[in-house]
Amino acid sequence: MGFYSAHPRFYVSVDCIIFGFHEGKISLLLLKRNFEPAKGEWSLMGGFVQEDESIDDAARRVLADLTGLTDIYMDQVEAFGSLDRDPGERVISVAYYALVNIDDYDRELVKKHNAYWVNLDELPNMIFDHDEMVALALKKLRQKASTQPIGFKLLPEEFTLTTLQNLYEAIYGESLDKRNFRKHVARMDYVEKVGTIDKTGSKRGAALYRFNEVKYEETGTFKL
Amino acid sequence: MGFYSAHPRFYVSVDCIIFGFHEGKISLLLLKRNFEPAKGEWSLMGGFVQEDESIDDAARRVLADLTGLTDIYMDQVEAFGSLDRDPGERVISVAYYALVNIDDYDRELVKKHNAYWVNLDELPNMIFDHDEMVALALKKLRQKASTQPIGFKLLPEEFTLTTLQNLYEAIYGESLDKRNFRKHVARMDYVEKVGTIDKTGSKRGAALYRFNEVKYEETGTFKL
DNA sequence: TCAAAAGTGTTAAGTTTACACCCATGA
DNA sequence: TCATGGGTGTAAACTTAACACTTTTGA
Repeated sequence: MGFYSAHPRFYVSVDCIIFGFHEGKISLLLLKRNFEPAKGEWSLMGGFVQEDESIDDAARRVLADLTGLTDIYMDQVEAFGSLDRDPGERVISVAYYALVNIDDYDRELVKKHNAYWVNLDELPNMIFDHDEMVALALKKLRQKASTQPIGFKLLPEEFTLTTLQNLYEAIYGESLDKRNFRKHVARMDYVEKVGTIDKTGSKRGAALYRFNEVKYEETGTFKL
Repeated sequence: MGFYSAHPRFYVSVDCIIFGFHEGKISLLLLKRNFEPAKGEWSLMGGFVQEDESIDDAARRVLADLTGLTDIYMDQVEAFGSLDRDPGERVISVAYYALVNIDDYDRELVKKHNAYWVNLDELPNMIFDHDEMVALALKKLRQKASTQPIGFKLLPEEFTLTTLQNLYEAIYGESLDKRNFRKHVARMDYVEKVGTIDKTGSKRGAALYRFNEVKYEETGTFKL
């Protein structure tokens, strides 16, 4: 007999705000629900926490179920616990955001879940408090991305400086000065020129760079 | 019959990191537990979420139970959901921090709970993951206090500039330059000179100031 | 040859930091 | 009269912001 048996227990779920970056835009991976409750409406990917997993593990599992991706950067947004946030039954939900390389996900799984990448500035209304979760996740992402080198997690291994700048412009929702931006990046010696040229974005071609995590851990500070 | 009945349910609790400021030091209100589990050890004040209250409401209730204080600034830290964080039974806990004016609390209630104000840099080891909660709360407080005028919530209505500086030194854990600090504050026109003098801190006396919330909301930005 | 993206420095403005002395008062 | 905390300004270092032209190349 536990100490706590006098107290009520609750369903606890996790909801994942999955950020991707493609062609200069941030997108979210959203479900067009073909299941109850709220069938036919848009929502975040979520799932119930199970007995044998931490809430962090639940978030990773839910992300993997939808995308096939493991070892993905995730950060907790916060817990949402209004009485009526889920009109069906009371559920306390913990929101997490994930940063994925949008080229890597498992298209079959995503299709099976009836999920789509939706551009940040074309988001539909979502069920429950999912809009609020997204808004707060974005705020946290902006905050964190400005002081920690997590933006690279949205990019492929190798990227051009123009792509990197487009990424940060998309995250902050404002345009940045090209020369000032490149000056900043030049000071980060953990952003290394690979030596190869990417010709897909322009005739002239642009130098490819790579984020060296080890070098960053040793010495780096980050600010963009 | 709900949609979710196949899923497990969990005890959900809230734990409160209660910050106060007194004589140049930040303190936390901690319980020396005279109840199970972990009787005899230090812990945060906590409580189980009930059926009829949101998690935010639960946090407010728990704070009020211990201090008698209502309408207090609280901010969620995050949800803690490791499998074994509570060695008794599985409990998912949501941590909140509160900023209280340390002169205002109900001493009877605090005594009844066997709680004490403990200086931040003399914290005992606490049960479960409460140390981790405090560390994260402090990090969030520092972050937030540097960009939003929440520090005033730790002070009485009227305060001297020296007190205000001591507060921010305590929050950041570093000393600040007096002249630079006062230059900053002078630019905040929502920090108003009351016109009266506080003679308790020095023979000469120091001008009293007040934070004008309305004026801040209209126009203000904050950065310290 | 020209359109399109890549790449490159300088200057002014603003912000941050460092620093030391006089003032008013009660004991 | 003196010990104590209150109050005040300036200059140097650094950071941020604004700004425009040349290069390369494939079509």
